[in-house]
Amino acid sequence: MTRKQLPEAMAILRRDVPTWDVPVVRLNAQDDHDPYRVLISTILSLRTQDQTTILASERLFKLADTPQVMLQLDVQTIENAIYPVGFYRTKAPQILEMSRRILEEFGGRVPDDIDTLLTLHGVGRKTANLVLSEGYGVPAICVDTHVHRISNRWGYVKTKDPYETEMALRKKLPKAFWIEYNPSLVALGQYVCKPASPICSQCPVADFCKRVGVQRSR
DNA sequence: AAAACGGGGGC
DNA sequence: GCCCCAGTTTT
Repeated sequence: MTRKQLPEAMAILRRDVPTWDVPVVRLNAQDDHDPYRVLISTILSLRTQDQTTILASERLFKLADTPQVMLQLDVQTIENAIYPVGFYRTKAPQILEMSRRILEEFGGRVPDDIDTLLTLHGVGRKTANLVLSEGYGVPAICVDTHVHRISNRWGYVKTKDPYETEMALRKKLPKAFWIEYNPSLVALGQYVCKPASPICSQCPVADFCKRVGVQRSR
């Protein structure tokens, strides 16, 4: 989601507030649903900004966007391609290792159940749930830092632990929302409901929000 | 110049 | 629970 798409997302968000208990954005420009590319770009995205992730993903996928081709690359090539994301020294070997397992153990197909996904080194709950929801269209609640922070600010959950947030949202949210919940809140979280000094005056769900823990806002 | 920012694994 | 991983962006 880019800055340009935000106004449209906000319009949809606003429109849906009265209809849904929790606001939902439908991202019309659906980028990429290939499970392997979702998996790899999510690995790249860990602890890094979105713009950087997009850049690095494009550079890497020009070289390889299937496990077969990825395994032809050596580690330094991958490290060079993904360099700006940081943690490239851990991420590059992980990408090779999970590509090898996907090819050898799963016939070249990214696993589509959470327990198997979690056995991949470098894949935690955030990554696994994103692969399920974005890659396979399987209802899964992906709690990244935006979902965690905003859900708490809304007063929708009350916990420091992202896993608790996931479990709480699983009970509170209708399953039909699960897939869209994450991209909606990511869009909101990047430009409006920011970690520090959120722009509450521009937020389409300011009425809905309890502003738990929000100190300085505009 | 310094702090903030984004998940996961090892121990 | 605490520490490590490494860059970009904001203050």
